[in-house]
Amino acid sequence: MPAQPSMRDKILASAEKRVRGAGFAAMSFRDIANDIGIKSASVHYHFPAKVDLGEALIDEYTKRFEGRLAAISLDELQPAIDAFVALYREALVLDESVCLCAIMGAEAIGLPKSINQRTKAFFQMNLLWLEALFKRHLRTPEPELAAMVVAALEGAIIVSSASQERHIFEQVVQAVLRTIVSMADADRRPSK
Amino acid sequence: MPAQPSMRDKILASAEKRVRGAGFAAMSFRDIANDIGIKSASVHYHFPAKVDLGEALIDEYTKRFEGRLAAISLDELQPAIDAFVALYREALVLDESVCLCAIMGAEAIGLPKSINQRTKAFFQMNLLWLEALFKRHLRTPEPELAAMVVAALEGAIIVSSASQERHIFEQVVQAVLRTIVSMADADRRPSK
DNA sequence: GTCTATAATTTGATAGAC
DNA sequence: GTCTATCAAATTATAGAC
Repeated sequence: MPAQPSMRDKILASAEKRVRGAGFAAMSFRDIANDIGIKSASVHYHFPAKVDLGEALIDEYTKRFEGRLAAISLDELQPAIDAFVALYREALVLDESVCLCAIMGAEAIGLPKSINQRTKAFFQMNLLWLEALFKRHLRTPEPELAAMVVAALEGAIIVSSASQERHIFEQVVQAVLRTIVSMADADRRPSK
Repeated sequence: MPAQPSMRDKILASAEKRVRGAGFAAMSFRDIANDIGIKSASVHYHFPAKVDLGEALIDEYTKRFEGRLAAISLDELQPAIDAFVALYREALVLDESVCLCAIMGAEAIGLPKSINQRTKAFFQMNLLWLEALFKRHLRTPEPELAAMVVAALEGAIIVSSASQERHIFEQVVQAVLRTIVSMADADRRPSK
C-alpha cells in the first residue's frame, strides 16, 4: 500500500477490519462507506457485488501473508518458527482481531464457492510453508506437525480473542514451541 | 431433548445448525421459522430478541457439552483424551459444521457482551476439564498443554471444515495425541 | 402459542447526473 | 469516480386477533 492509499485500498482496509471483527455477513457497504467518508454507491463502483469485495479481501490478505512468509529465512528452525508465530500474534495483538481466513472459514457454509476456494488456499499456503521448513530440519518431517501448528495458532487466536485473555495465545505458543523442539531433540538423539 | 421436542427445542436446533454453518449474523428468525414450519412472529414469542436466542443457544450447547464431559472417566489418560477428541470430531463430522463457540468467538467484536461472556465460559470449561485430567496423570501438568489441545482442536475443525478435508482434522488429532503421550512417557522415564 | 399484518430499519444493488 | 436518488428485498421486532 503506497503512501497515498487509493480509494480501493481504503475500502479494503475498512472491510478487512470489519470482517475480521464481526464476520463477512455482518459487514455492509454502508459501514465501509461511512468509515472512509464516501457513499455506498461509490464502494459499488470499486467492487460491484459483495462477493467481489470478499474475493479481493482474501486475495490481498493471502498475498500480504505470502510476502511475509517469503521474507523469513528457512535456514534455522527456531528463528523461523518464532517469526511464523509472530505473524499470528500480530493478527491478534496489533490488529486486535482474528485471522481473516479463520472467520471466513468458520462462515464457509454460508459463503460462495469462490470465497471458500480462496480460504482453503490460504491454509494450504501456511501448511506448505511449515512442511518445507520441517522437511529441512527434522529427520521425520510429518505433515501432522504442520497441521497442528496452523490449527493451534488459528484456534489460539479465536479462543484468546473471545476470552480477551492474551495469555491463552502465549500458552498455546509455548506448548507448540516445546513440541517442535522436542521433535528436533529426538532427531538429534535418536534414543530408540 | 425429549421424544416429543418442544417448539423451543426445535427453534434451538434449527438456530444452532444455522449459526454453526454461517454465523450468528447470518442467521435470521425467518429462516428458522421456515425450517420448522411456523412464522417468525412465533419464534419471537419464545425468544423476544435475537440476543435472547443467542444466549440460550450457548447455554444449551455448553450444558450439553458439560454433560458429555462429565460422562468421561478421568481414571485413565488415553481413553479420556480419545473421548474428548471424539466430542470435537462429532462436531465436524456428524454435525458437519464448526463449534458453536468457535464461530461466536470469531464474531465476538460484533456481538453483545452477554454472548461473549458465555462463549468465554465454554472455553474455560474445556480448559478446566483438561487441566484436571492432566493434573491427575502427568507429573508436570502445565496449563499450556491444555490450552494447546483446545486451540488445536477448535482450529482443526475450522481449517478442516473450510478446506473440506477431514484428514486435516485427523492429522491434528494425531499430532496432539503424540504430544500428550510423549509428555506422559517423559514422566514415566525422567531421563534428565 | 400461533397467526396476520405491519412498522422501522438495514441491506445489496442500480440508474443517471455531474 | 463520486454523488443523489431510489428500488426491492430482507431483517428485527411489535400489536392485536384468534
